[in-house]
Amino acid sequence: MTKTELPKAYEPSAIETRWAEFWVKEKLFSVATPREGDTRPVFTLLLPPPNVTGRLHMGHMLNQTQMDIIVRWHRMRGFVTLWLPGTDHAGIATQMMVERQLASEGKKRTDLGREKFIERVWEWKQLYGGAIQEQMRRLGASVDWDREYFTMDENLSRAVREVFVRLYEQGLIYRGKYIVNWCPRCVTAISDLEVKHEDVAGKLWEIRYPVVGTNEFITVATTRPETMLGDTAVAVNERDERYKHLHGKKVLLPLMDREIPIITDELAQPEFGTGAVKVTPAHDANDFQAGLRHNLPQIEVMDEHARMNENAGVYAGLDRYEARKRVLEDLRSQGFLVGEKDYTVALGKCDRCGTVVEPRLSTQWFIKIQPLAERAIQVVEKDFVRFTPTNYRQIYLNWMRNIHDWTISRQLWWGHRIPAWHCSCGDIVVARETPSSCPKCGGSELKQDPDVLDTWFSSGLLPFTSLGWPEATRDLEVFYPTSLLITGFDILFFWVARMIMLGCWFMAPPEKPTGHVGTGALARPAERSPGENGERSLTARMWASGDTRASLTDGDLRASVPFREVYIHALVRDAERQKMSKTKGNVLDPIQVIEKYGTDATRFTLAAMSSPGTDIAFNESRTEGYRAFANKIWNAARFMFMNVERIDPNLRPGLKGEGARSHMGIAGFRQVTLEDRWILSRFNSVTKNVNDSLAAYRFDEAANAIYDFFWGEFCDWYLELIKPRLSPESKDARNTCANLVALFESSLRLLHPVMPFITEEIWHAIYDGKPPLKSLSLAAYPQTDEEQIARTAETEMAILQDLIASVRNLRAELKVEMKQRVPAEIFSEEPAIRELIQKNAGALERLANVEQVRFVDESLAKLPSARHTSRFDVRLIYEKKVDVGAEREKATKELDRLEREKSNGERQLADEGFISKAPANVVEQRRVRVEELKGLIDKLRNKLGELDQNRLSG
RNA sequence: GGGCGGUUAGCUCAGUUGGUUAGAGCGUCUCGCUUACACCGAGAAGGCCGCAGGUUCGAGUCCUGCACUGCCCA
Repeated sequence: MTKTELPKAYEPSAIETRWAEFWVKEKLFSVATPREGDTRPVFTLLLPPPNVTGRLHMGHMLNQTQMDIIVRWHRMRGFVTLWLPGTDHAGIATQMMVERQLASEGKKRTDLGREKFIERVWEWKQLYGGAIQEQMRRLGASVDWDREYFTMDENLSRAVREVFVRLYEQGLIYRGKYIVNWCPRCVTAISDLEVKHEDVAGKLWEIRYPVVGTNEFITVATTRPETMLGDTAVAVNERDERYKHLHGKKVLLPLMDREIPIITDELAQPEFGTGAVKVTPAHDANDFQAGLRHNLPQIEVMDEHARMNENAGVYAGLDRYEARKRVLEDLRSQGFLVGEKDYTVALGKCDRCGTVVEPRLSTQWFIKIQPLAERAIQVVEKDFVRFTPTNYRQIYLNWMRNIHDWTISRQLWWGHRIPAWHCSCGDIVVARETPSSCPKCGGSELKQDPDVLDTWFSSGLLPFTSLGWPEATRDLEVFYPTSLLITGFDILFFWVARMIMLGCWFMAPPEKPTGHVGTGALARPAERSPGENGERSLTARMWASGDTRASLTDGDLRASVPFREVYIHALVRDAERQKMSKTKGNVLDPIQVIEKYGTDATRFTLAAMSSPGTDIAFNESRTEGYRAFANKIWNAARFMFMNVERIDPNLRPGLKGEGARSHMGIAGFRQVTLEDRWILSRFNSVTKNVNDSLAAYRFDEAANAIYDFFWGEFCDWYLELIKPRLSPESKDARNTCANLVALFESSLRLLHPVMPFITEEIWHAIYDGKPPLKSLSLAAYPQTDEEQIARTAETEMAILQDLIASVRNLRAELKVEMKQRVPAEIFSEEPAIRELIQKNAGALERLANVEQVRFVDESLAKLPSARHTSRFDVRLIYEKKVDVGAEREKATKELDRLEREKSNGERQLADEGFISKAPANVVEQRRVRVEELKGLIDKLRNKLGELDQNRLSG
């Protein structure tokens, strides 16, 4: 678009899609692997891979806005900047999606069979899996689309197998029958993290079990009476005097008529309830452990759908809740139920579907997590991975120190299938490639394990697998460790923690791929013989021998981390601070917000509200405000272009020599007047501020700094002040216009990471469609030139602004008509101030609409139609009567405030402690302020006296 | 039960290592179409910084307790 075509109001939709497409089409953000010898700094960021079933939500948008700001900022500062995108195959979610689709055709996945079902999932992915990527383009996310991955891609799947096999060889993956969290609806095991606890009102029932061979009963309390059908013991505490005489006896399990032992175990706490507890090893994690301690049988009374099974006697076939009802009825009618109390139960629910999780005994694959966790603790303790905000460091460490083994198998079809084969002889072969025969018995009847791996297992590997691991690629060499991770706290444990554990394991010796690129120092998985897995690696032997801490150097550890920094962002809530959820119906669709206000305004809103540690209450009125900001920029640009057209249509930003890439301050900016020196100084200060803020992930500060500068200083003051110099009569018009263009161009660069679209559009227009670079996103980010910071100019300008504001205030108080120009008188004791005002009298006249500025020799402060500061007094010559009462009230209030401040200050200055302990500059500051206050108070007293006289005489 | 945060203007939030005069946006009120912009301009009002103690020459900021509120873990 050329400058003449700019519409009067900014229309984001007209330009945003165009630039979004342009950026992708031109491959502006695709990064070639830097060659050996390339010395440019590198910045790498892994995009938290969105779920393939996902649609963009506000959380994504916040996350991606922050990442894009940081990424564009680095790119503009000359880093080799790789932002790596990809998608997660999301086992359960995707499988559910396709099952739902099948259900609408009246089919189940078992009707299709595993192979056909997986084909179906791939078809589904082809059709619907790209939604979120399309939406990302709309946000302007400057990722390298050429490197996009999908976690089920062949190369990533191969890496997953490699990791599994290595961990298995090292003895860190085991298979066994344990109690796991089981979702009866998803029909799979899930990890601890996938269970969400919720306090609900429940009951505590007391059941008495008759003690065999006595008339006694022992009473146990439970929240889950249906599990009693699987009880294999009753536990009491050894110390508990009440039950001492029952040690070694048995009870007769009601309803089942099964004799079970009374055992002594720490599981029973005397203080809790009756002090006796039922033990159901197959249906409770604690009971399971107790069962192991006492060699108790494990009787499963439910099936995979949480229906009672054949071991549940007459209750077989009932759903667990129906069974509970029936069990309670029967216990009651047979006199075994002796109590029922209200009780708060912490129910575990499946994170994915909300079904109450059932602790279930089943055979699963696990990772022995301790060795990995130890390294993951070390790297954070040593600050090789740093968290922002810092409090997440402790949260992470606490979790990591109390970690449990990780259930990694899932009874699903969609995902990375576990590379283990079961032989009819009972042996299990874990191998990188499908083995043809059993190494133990030589048989060829091998069946692959039906389970797939937890999706987080593969996403935990992404920082290195997405860069080519296990091969020793140049990409790994250059881009690993990645520089930063930006993500939400909700996946701190799910993902961040696991990436650290797995990264520090596989990117540290001896697992780390070594050797020069392309030399193939590490054998490709395919080149290894499947039989090798019988051999245990050095590390495995180390663990086996009880050495739980491999001695890695700090250098090794430092180089192994998946990212050097983690920035954790907040949650986006709705305007009422409610969590957005589909069920509440308060979910904001970012695309709709974008369509209403523009991507730039939406991005700006999220950035401006991203203050650390605080959730974002997303309020559309803010976005509306930032759309106004975009409009302001747009119109300032129109103003600039109007002048360029008129003054010199060939005017371009004053960049010399190095083209667009070198920027300290503003190149070619001519400082002629006060406002020039001032705005240049301000630009450099703001630039410093913005760079510092971005370095500290203070997106809010960066955004606000630019906003205040562009609107409050550049538009409100600078543009207004230079208008006369741009007029046709001005001899200085060309230079002034050149300044304007240079300043504007620099400001666009400053703003671009936050508002990439409007800045790109105007930037191209500045060059009339023939820019020196393909895109503003490739131009250099502004850097502060300390030489261009001018404190004096800033102080002088502040006085001028103060003067203009005083007069405007007076005009409003005196109710002077807008159009009417009024003569003004000014008094100042300081010659420098008089000179300053004299020089800028034109500005005063125009911006405050006064005429005939006259200097007088006597203070004006006491006059009713006057305003004063410590530097000057100003009054308007205007007939209209002043509201003496109001004026008096105002002055009295002000006087009161000043006197309080003065006496405070004087008290401090008289205080020995203050003088001796406070820093000298603070004392000096206070002294100056008190002097200033004295002057102001004198002026006010005079004024009040005068007002009183007026009132008396009037 | 354990841990971590929050409480500042009507609303949403800033407030650096303690420095005395606590800021912004939105909203409210008054005035204005001055040829960049009414998605605008000018002006104004509005605050026992949750409560109570303590440390300090000095506390919105540090410490302790309390109240309310949110989150994570068990």
